Amino acid sequence: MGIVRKTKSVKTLLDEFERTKTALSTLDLVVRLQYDMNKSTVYRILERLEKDDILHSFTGKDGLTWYALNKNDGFSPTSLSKTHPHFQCRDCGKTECLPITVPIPEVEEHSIDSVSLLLVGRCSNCMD
Amino acid sequence: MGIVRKTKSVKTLLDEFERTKTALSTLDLVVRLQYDMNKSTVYRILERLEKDDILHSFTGKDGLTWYALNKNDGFSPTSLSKTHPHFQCRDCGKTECLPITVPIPEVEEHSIDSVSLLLVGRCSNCMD
DNA sequence: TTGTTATTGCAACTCAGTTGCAATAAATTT
DNA sequence: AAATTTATTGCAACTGAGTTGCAATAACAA
Repeated sequence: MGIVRKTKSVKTLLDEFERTKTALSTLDLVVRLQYDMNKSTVYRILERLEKDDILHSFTGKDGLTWYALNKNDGFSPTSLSKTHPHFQCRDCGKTECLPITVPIPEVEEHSIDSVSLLLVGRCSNCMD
Repeated sequence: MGIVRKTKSVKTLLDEFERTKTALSTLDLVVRLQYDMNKSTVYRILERLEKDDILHSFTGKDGLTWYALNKNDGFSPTSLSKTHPHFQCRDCGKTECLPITVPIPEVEEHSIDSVSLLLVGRCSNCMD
């Protein structure tokens, strides 16, 4: 198990996800929570929350790590569809989990464990 | 255009791709070519070769950047199927371009420019 | 061969993420 | 409720991929 103690910092960080209801980059969280906790604490809590399947992480278009809450909607990483795609807007940089399933074909001579799929484009906000 | 002059370094680097016939990580190239050219030169040549559509790049499972030669087989980034998937072995770390097409569904209220799709698993070599 | 300028080497830098360790604070035991 | 245990945190220093400014070099054109 990742999270053993419900510390103030853990609660603060989870609150941030519940308030914003979006995916957040690690970097963003470090800045948002800079007066509440240390940078390393942010990284370490995220790590533990992911191990506990409360959050999942993915890599955005610029190589930054993003985290989002797992939902019990069949798209959490623990469910069968381990790998929902993520979207990132090329203009505003926002990312989101896409509640869709993309069927991945079998590949000969390869066993596939996991899939990461990032769609980059424009969100409705940035499309005029 | 990215490459203007066919320097010794450019040839050396392209040779490396033609000899190995695989995708290579930037880091790997920097080490392989450490006695031939400077680290920054490797990065800058890769950048130019990508701009010229001679190479394409993608991000591996550990966040490192990988490059591979474009082929005229309908799977180069300049072709319509801009986005073939890549495979990386979780055990040996090798990556390869997969010559398959994965249809990406439309996403409401989003315009999609590009797709990056990384499959992680075991290559035939590492499957026993 | 000379002149122009793209390319390179170098060293210093950036910046996301990590680490070791002592101090602190949850949670458990007495 | 106080003492004990140990997970968690803060801090400061570090790591490592990738970048940058600038002077020196080498393609290539004239």
